Amino acid sequence: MISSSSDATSEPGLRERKKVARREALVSASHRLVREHGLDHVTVEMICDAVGVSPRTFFNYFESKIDAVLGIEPWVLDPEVAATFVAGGPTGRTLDDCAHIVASVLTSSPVDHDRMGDVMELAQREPALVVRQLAWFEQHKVEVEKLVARRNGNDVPGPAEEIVGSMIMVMTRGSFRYWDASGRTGAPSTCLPTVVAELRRLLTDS
Amino acid sequence: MISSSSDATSEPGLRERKKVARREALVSASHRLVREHGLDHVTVEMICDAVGVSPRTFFNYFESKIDAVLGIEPWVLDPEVAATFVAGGPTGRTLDDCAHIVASVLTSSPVDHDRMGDVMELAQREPALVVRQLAWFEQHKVEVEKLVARRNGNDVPGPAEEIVGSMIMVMTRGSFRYWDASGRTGAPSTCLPTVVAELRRLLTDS
DNA sequence: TGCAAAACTGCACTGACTGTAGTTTTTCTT
DNA sequence: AAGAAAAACTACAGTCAGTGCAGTTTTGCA
Repeated sequence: MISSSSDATSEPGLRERKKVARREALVSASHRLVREHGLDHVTVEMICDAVGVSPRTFFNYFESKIDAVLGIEPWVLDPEVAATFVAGGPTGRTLDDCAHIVASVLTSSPVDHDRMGDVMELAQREPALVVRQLAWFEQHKVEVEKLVARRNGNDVPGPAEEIVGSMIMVMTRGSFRYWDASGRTGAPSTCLPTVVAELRRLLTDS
Repeated sequence: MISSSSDATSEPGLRERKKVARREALVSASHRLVREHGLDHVTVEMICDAVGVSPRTFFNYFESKIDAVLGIEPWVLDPEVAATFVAGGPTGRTLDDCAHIVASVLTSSPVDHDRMGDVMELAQREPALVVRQLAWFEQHKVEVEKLVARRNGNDVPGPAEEIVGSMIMVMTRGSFRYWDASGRTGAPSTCLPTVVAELRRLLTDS
């Protein structure tokens, strides 16, 4: 329990490699099947048969069928970025500082871009995927709101903090959307300035 | 099929009245049970037993257990308000015009305020309710985005339109949140100006 | 009163998801 | 290399949400 899993630099070990591969296989198989038959006509059993895994194991990897398609993983926010935000930085302008948070999340995301593109594509045909993605954002929004509250000197998030949290969600989602619309070239984070500009335009137009 | 149900001014008729009462009873019972046992420990059968209705009938009223708790109904957007928005009005400033959309939805909402307060209260303990509410917003956001696209002279909504749609969602949710935080006095729409001001402050602060 | 439409119900079914207990596989120790 | 410990996998039995269908009751209307 000490060496292999916690030491990021050394070899991951067979157990860990198998785990990653299996997870990958499940996501991949679910994508293929959903593309082929549609989300409603794909059962967990079908995905499991395709990979050669028991249904019970499936639910050890993902909490739900949809989570497998989205390949949901816990997000990580760089503690240093968070600390800077709480301290009122880096620019002092709320929106721009929120953008830094979003940029950090987007770049540190462990999911590769091809996979992300697949998900965006599937999400256009399956509204349930979008909804789940939204729920995932919502889950982490609570965490973000705590940061905002600390930045604002409040001990508990109120409505004002929730609005800021929502804006961060909008920016994240918007970046993905612009990235998708622009042919999915480069990283999603490159679209963030466009989103911020769009928001500014929206709130200051004559 | 002609007189009773389509004529809003005359008496609704027994059938319609029973339907409304039953719906009301299901929502009410679900609230009581969820408050008492928590969402996960309330089954559809329990709600049905409390009201005296077969489970099959339950699903003729609501698509899911959660929908009953939220008392979900289709929203109505005043066609005149929509037309004005599409034409670029009423103020010409995008954000303010979005606020008019939100105000229209909030005031025309058929749900009474006590019921709304109950839902807000339950939603604090049951994240799944918030998620479903979010999904409900998302569903209608698509419709709003079409309006935005027409206003902008586009035939199909793009990323920019989606951002505007998201902002309308944020404003709606924010209004509810401020209304809830301020003791739930008056109508939620009275909190809308506060939300708009907060958004403006957010994007223009030094 | 009698007929048609709407609403309700029972029943059988699919499929997601869970708890548990037992087996296999990997890892660590000696 | 052998065996203990830990982690992962599996089979099984079960709960519950949600659906389609076919038959019954209730309501509206002539």
